[in-house]
Amino acid sequence: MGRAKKYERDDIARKAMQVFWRHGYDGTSTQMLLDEMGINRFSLYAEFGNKQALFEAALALYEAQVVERNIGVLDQPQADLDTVARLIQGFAAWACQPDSALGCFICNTATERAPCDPGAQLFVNRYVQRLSAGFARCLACAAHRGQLHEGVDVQAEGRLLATLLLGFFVQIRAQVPADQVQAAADATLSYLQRLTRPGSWQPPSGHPAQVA
Amino acid sequence: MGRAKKYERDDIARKAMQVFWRHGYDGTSTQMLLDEMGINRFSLYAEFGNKQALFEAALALYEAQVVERNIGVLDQPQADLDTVARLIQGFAAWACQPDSALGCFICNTATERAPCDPGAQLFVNRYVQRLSAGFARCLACAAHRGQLHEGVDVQAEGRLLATLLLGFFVQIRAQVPADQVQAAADATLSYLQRLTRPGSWQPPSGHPAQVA
DNA sequence: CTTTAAACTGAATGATCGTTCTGAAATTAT
DNA sequence: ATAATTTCAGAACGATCATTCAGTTTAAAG
Repeated sequence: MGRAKKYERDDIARKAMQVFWRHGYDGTSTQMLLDEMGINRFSLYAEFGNKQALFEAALALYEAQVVERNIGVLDQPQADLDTVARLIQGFAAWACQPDSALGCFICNTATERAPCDPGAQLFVNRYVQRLSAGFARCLACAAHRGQLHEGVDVQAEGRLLATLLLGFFVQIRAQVPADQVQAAADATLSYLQRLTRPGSWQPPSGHPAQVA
Repeated sequence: MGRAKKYERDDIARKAMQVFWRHGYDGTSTQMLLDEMGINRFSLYAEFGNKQALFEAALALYEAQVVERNIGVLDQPQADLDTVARLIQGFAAWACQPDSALGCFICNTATERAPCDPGAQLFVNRYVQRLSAGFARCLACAAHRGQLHEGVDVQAEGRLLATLLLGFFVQIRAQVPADQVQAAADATLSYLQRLTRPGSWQPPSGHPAQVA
């Protein structure tokens, strides 16, 4: 029945994801991939076909694992304003971590590949959609509890929060100083509070909450 | 004193900027640059030194001309909340234009080059700083007129608006459907209005202003 | 004009790009 | 054991990468 593989597909796909994530599509050569994945050229092409297909596999893995791990919390039934606030605070806190220059793989792909790669564009659209819907669901939960002011369009505010998150990702990737990112995050929590009725919600601890 | 040049530096630098803007650094070959700039290899290297230096010249030109044209309005003394609102609306409206897949050159550079190119990082930091300061100045103007609620941190809100704008640029570059971008822009205007005292400011015409 | 210094032309550099292929090694079924 | 089948290792493919250079053309200075 032939020789057994020395690798596992998921394992080398994860390695490939990390290289593409760090260096982008054009910035990653097949040689870099081979070095990091620990396989040879034949195996790479036998397993994935070509560079572009491997890139899509890496995106799919990122979507299924990293995105799920980082923003999957938005889809849980008990997700609410606190969930959103903690998420934003968490990403802002990431800005001073050493691995923050990775940023978000799909956000990086949005600016590098989406204009010329329809396949990549699909991932980006799905991602923005998921972010927007997740935030909107949290806001809808808050609205259902009577925490939000009248007339708040939770769908549109979800889009705004998704837009904000992409902006955070850009700054984190570009290594904008962490205190500047933190200021934007603080303002985001203030924004959330201004969506709510007085006294019905407070940002989680750790936030100065409009010091003035 | 020798032969005269057949080109003008600013002219070919502008052409180079357009190519880098569209295809990124790694996605742009010297051949593409030569074709678009209409000069030969020798002239390119004699004038700019190498690809990286040409890229920086392109960034500098973008900063001095395109950024100035598009967000310079934030620095004018009479800039206020209307200025911010119109700016956001203008960028959102851009999403359905045919050339919107260009996005913002510096934002694109932030995700592609900033992690590995300190020179590019400087441009990004300066840009984010300029955006934040410009927005903050507009908000400070509104505060001075008594339009803002007490306790609004105009610096932090400026950072938030800059973050938002970067998020818009990502979506515009990735060709996210224009109506979704527009929804985020509508929410941004609502956000601006929630910063203000009741009755002291209205978004410019064309905005539904919280339909509900 | 002649001289001279600069820019132009286009070929050539070695390196690396993504991809393919050949032959050896390894594993299972017969 | 042997045959069949698959992976592995690495050379090799043409193309393109960024960069350099020798030879020609051009135009201003003397």
